[in-house]
Amino acid sequence: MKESRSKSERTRNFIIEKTAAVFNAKGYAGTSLGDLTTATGLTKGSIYGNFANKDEVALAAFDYNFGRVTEHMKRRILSTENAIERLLAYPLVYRDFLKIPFLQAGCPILNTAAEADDTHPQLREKAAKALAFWKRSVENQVKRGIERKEIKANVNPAAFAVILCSLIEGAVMQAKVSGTSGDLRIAMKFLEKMIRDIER
Amino acid sequence: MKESRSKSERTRNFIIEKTAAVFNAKGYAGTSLGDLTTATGLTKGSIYGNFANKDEVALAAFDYNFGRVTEHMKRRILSTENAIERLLAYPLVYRDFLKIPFLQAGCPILNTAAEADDTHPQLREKAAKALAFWKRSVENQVKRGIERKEIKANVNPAAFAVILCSLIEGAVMQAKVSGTSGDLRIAMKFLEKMIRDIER
DNA sequence: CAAATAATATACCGATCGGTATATTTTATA
DNA sequence: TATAAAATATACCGATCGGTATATTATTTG
Repeated sequence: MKESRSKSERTRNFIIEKTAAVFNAKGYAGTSLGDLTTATGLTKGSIYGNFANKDEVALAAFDYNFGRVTEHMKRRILSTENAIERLLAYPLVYRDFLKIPFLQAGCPILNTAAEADDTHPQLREKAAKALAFWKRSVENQVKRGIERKEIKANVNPAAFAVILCSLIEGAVMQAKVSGTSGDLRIAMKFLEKMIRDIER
Repeated sequence: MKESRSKSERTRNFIIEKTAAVFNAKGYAGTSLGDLTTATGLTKGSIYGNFANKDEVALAAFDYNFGRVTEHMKRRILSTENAIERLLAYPLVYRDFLKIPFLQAGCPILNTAAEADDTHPQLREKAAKALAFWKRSVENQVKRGIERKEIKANVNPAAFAVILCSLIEGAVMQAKVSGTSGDLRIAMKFLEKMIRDIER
């Protein structure tokens, strides 16, 4: 019986899984190869047998981190029934952001964007695309809500998505830097009200 | 006639002024002593004659960067006549954020918070205090507006400050990572409307 | 202007950086 | 199970890291 995947593919994933949290917490420049070996228990040789360089690990780690957030949101969204409830999943999830274990170091988009925008074009690009994907996703949810007559027709889907993302990212940053979630709750409560206000 | 200040004090300020932008762009971990010597044209010996270590330069650079933003905002705010106009200064300033030369690398609070929250307690603390100062300042402006009957009495000043800061920081991040200011404009237009809506 | 002092530059430190060539071990295959 | 191949570990590379002792230069002061 064939192994689920090749050995190298398994260790490759193992490395990504073990180092993704480190990159999210310490950033690209702040994460050394030593951090990667201690996080994985592997040696440099092993890591460089599966990745060309540190960049490649960091890029894969970002995809992994963003994938986990996306997956988490998708699961929450799919268990809803209409557009309003679907949008409400965002404030509900991010209200308890600091409690979600794999995201205690903060939103990977925010962290990566803040570090890489002036220093690392490839990472910046990945963060930008992730953000664009997220916004488009929200935008589409609003559009469908309008089509299904669940959301007021005069709502601007793209603008609404920008506001939603701005509020969340800005509030998450504040929660992370202060170490408290009081203000995050306030911002998410406001977002919740904003969403309920566009219900038709 | 006495010199405006001692030589060392002048070079100290010179170093801060020249390196502040580098720290804001590259972050603490991403900025090396080599970056500091090239930015100033001085040598390590000169820098370490005025600062104990890299941390001390970084902390001073943050204060400098935050001071410049604060000063810039204060000037804009003082030229206004009432609470609403005063609050409107925020979206008006941040709408053109990317064009303000000393802030092209982004908001120092955001950049520092995102990097330092899990890595550098001293910098994290500075970013947290700066953010708290900003929020309190907005909160007080709302309070005074209510007292002067310029703002509706049912507005929650603290909550309003949190929303305003979240929107700005989140939108600035998006502008930085995308390299465009379209979405920043959208968010600031929304904030502008929010402010006008609390006028009494 | 000379001497004392303060400020800056030079030259160097050990440690760690990212990365690699090669030896060793593990895995897959015949 | 023996052997080929793949994956991992070891040992090392030059460069750069943050930092410092000391020499040199510039500034202040008597």
